[in-house]
Amino acid sequence: MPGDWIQQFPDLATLPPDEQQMLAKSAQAVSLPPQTTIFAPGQPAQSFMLLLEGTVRVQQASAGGREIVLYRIGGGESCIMTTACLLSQDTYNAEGITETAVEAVALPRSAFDDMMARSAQFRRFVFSDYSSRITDLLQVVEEVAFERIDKRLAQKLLERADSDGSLAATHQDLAVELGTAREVVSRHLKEFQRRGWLTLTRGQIGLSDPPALARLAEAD
Amino acid sequence: MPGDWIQQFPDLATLPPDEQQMLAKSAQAVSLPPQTTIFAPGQPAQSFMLLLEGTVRVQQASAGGREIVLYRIGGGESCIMTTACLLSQDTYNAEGITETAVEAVALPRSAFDDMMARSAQFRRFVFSDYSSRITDLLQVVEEVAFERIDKRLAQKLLERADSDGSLAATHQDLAVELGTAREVVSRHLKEFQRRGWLTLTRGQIGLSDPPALARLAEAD
DNA sequence: ATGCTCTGAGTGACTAAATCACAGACGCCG
DNA sequence: CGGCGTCTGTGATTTAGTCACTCAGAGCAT
Repeated sequence: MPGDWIQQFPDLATLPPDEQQMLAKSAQAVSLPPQTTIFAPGQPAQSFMLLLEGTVRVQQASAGGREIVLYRIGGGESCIMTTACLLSQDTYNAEGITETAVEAVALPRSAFDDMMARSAQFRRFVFSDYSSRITDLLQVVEEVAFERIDKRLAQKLLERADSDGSLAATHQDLAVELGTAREVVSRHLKEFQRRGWLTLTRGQIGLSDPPALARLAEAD
Repeated sequence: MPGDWIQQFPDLATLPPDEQQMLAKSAQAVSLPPQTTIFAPGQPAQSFMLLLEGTVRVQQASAGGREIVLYRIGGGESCIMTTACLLSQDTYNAEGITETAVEAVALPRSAFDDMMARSAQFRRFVFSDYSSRITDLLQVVEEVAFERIDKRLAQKLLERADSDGSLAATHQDLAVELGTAREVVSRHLKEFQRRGWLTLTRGQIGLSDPPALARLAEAD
């Protein structure tokens, strides 16, 4: 049923019925396969995207070929980067890529503008999302500028491991997460393995002592 | 005359007269001396600030005592960080400090909400400002994560020098600009001096070969 | 099964940056 | 003039990033 998706967004579910109907009418369902670029420098998308299922990774590439993951958005969040960077003419070079299959709804610019004009609650929703993204970026700046790689790596491993403590990721993948070089990640992982904190196999990491990693991740 | 200030904001100067009057009525003029903290973690300000004169530096501090300048805002810009981080509950640790005497107007939250509800053009103004700040943060991430210190230092020197090529700044000040350590800045400045690109005196730097610095600043 | 090829991982040597622990140097003020 | 606080210089060491490779494993293809 069209409009059911609205219930997945706590801040939208409490909109008055007429505003929910406006949303339901203008929104277009979108399905995207994994590894799809949803926005990139040079090709601005024109609509406001709301994610229902799946995750989108937003990352930035450097001239020298290195990359860094800025943040991820998941179900119940909106992707403001498209609209944001469309307004500011400065060149930026962030790109958004689906990590899993993604179900989303796209709100055309005109409908977005209408909702912004009409609903204070919708405006709060949008602003709160902008704010979360700014908070994410501040976090990235802080980590990149001030934190040690071993600590950040330990954090990422814990964050991205599944419930049985394993994660499928190449050293290169982790290097992109942290915005560093692959060799640096390899050497730290080697050291973690030497200490018995994890086991390494091609494309796969098994955490054998999460508490030890957590202690490093929490260290000053 | 109250409301004259609106003409300093190109995006607001073209608002219809009634909306300009709304703005003029609710806005409070504010004068701040240099080195005033206008926002900081733990004490959220409640109003939307529009700068008329002077500059505000927004920076982030780390646990280890290091700091990094994120961006500056000047006349004709608004300070969204206050409103932004008020909405997102996550703890952040950016602070805003006036660098010069600052003349600004403060729009109380209720008046801000009214303007957002009423005026599409005001919304565009606010969004465009948000977007510029996000662009600034992306720029910082890119530089911190991927660029060499000597290149970034050369950029900063050129950017912050006055028309006769001199700037008043301690090595520590420059270290905060770049988010690095004072010693690192000292050593690079020393090397620049050895190459005849600048002269160093206590608290003061004179650029003697801006083109050479520019070449380094532009290098891949 | 043997080899081919591609991607992922390991490593040594070197350069750059950050950290630690100082020592000097300058300007100001009593 | 002497003392004092801030600013700057420097060596030694650790951590991170770069370069140039080699090596290993997995999937295909004869």
